[in-house]
Amino acid sequence: MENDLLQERIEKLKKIREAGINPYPYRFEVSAKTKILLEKYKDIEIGKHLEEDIYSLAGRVMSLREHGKSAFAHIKDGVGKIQLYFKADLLGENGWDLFKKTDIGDFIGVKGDMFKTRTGEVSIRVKELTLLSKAMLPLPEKWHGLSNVEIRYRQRYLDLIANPEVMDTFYIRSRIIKLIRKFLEEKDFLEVETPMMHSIPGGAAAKPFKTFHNALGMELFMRIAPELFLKRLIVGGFERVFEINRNFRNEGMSIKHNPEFTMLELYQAYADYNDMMELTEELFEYIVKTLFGSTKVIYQEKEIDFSRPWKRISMADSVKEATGIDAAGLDFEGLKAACREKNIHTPPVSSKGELINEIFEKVVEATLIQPTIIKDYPIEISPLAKQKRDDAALVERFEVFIFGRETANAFSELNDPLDQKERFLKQVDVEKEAELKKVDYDYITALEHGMPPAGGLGIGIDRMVMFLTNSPSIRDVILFPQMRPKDEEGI
RNA sequence: GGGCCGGUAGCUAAGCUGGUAUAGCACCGCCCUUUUAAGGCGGCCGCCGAGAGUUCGACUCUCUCCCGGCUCACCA
Repeated sequence: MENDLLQERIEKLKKIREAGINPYPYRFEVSAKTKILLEKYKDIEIGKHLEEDIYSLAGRVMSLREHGKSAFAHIKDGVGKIQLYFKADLLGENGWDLFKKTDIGDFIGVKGDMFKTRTGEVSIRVKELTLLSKAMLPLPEKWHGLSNVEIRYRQRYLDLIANPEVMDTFYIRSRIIKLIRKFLEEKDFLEVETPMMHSIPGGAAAKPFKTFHNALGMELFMRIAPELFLKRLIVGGFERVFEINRNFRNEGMSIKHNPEFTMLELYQAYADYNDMMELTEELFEYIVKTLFGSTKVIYQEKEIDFSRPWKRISMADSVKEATGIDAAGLDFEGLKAACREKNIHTPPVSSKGELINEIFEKVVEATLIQPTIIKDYPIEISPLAKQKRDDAALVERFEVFIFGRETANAFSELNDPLDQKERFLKQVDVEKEAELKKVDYDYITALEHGMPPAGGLGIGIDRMVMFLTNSPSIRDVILFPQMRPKDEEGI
């Protein structure tokens, strides 16, 4: 079947070449875009031809309606679609012959004037037709589009051709990232790039991907976070740095997890986590307002309001609010007993801090629909954050939850080298996979040279884009999400 | 990794309580100089995800496997 279609197209190509036409020429001078012409001529009179208003434009043929010696077609360019009108006597014999060999899916260039059809559609009356690229395979069906999710992700180009809203999502993604850069640059943050391949994977609790450097004869890890390198830059004297780049985590995939995902991390000298709260709220509000002119968006049928200030509550208080358990007055055993009493089942953990976190994740997290700052995390689960100034069991850390999902993570950065070393060693003890949890002594050495107090913040860009494009799955905001190869051809 | 659902023509789908399959779009031929899901007439296209089993006979029933979606677990 596919071969028959291909065979037909190969024949057609041959005929086109025999007529002296190159089906794959080199360039075409474009003088206008579809969407702009539609807007400009939306008020012209029906039936009137503006013979002076001649444009050249190019795009992919999306539909064809032939009428003997005339025809209508739509072409799609990077911004939209416009209707073309072809007439045998206007195109001349050669032009008409070429038109007859045109298929849906081909790229063509046209030159013609503007008019409005009887039914009121702004169209171009084509006087010159140029074939720009012959398609050998058919496009997905024209009014149901492409709905097979597997093909949509594997052959994203077909998804982009058939489903216009997909392109919109990625336009918005690009604008969001541009706005983040603009916002941070206006605040004197410097954009930097740090290594993607680490000899010791650090900066987060996650399993890394392994790779191997032949010349150095050593194992390397794809980074799980840029954190430790960015803080080395703060040691080096940069006062405000950020990086927007990929992290890689060798863990399960889901509607909100892709093995490679995009993170914003930033560090600001002389600031603490309270400053990071302000900055986070300001950043989100700025982006949402700039994009939509309002602080509210609809995500999966729920209205989410990003206007400042957001609710801020400590993890312990949020647990108390939800369960009535006041962890502050209890020791580990007491907290365990309270859980039993309230029928809250958590996986076994080895400290009170971890247990509070488990309760939080189990009971509170899913209820945090509106942007909420959960602050003051247990020290046991936060090895890179500074102790809370008035409570040694806690650290100055917060996470932002939106629609029940962790969307940002920030702390007053730990800059005491001795404390940091101890926490790393404790971490290595706790984690069984010692070979993956090597202590980054080079980072300790950096801290020993002195790092100013600093606030740090990380925001998951993919999740942010999901909220702002109403995308239910992370795969909808990543152009080429990770997939198992389908067959030997690896499509 | 567990559970649920799915994979039929290039695309979108129908069929199956067992008798090798149906439609629309696309594609090919013909008619048609303002159509837009254009229309009319005729035609082409399927290892029914892969393999094994049951059966006279399997797209349909059973098992195994592959790929995907959702979900749970791990995580961001």
